[in-house]
Amino acid sequence: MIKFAEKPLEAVLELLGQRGVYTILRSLQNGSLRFGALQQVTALPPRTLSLRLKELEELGLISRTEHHEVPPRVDYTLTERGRGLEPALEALARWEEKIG
Amino acid sequence: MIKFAEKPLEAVLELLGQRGVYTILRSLQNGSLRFGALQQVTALPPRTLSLRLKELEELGLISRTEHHEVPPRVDYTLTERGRGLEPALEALARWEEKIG
DNA sequence: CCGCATCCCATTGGATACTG
DNA sequence: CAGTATCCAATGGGATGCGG
Repeated sequence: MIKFAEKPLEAVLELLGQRGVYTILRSLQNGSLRFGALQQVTALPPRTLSLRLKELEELGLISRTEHHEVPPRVDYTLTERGRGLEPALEALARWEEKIG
Repeated sequence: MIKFAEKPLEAVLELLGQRGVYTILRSLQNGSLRFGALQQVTALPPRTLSLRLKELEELGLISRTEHHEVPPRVDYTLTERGRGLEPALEALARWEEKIG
C-alpha cells in the first residue's frame, strides 16, 4: 500500500479505486452516516467496509465519532481534507454523466 | 475487474488506482508518447505498463498507433473521452498542491 | 449495533529474462 | 523498440462466526 506521507495523491487514488470508496465519500457529502447505513449504500461485507473506513481515516479524509450509548452508535464524517476532494468528485461525476 | 459497460466510473476509478495510471494520463496531456517514454515516466516494468495501456485502451481513454517501421514504433494518445477526464485530473492535482 | 478474527481463494503485481 | 513468457509473492475481498 502506498504511504500517504510519501505520495498523498497516489495513496488517495489507490484507495478511491477500491470498491465502495467513491460511494462512501459521495454519501458523506450530505452529512454523517453510521456504519450500518454505509453498509447499505455500498453493499460491502462488514469486514471490507471496516477496512476501507480505517484507511480513509488514516488518510485523514474522514473522522470517526463514537457515541457511548447502548446500543452502540458510531458515525463517520468528512474532514476538511476530505471536503477538499469534492471538486474532484464532482468533476468525475460530470464525466460519468457525459458518457453514461 | 469492473466492466466499463456496466459501471464506467467505477471502472475508471479502479484503473486510476493502479500504479502509474494517473501519471500516464497526465503525461499524455502534452501529446502522444511512445512505450519507452511511458516506461521512463512511470518507472513500471514492461509487463505492467503493457497491461495498463491495454486496459486504458479498453476503456477508450487512450488509443494506440502502430507505425510500421524499423525499428518498430508505437505511440499512445489521449482520446476524446480521455480528454474528458482532464477537469477531474486537474482537480486532483490542485488538491495535492493544497495539502502537499 | 459495530466491527474484529479466521479461513480461503482468485487475481494481480513485480522482477527478470527473452523475442519479433 | 515494443512488448511477451515465466515464476513468485502479496493482496483484495467474500463467507462465516464471535465479542464488546
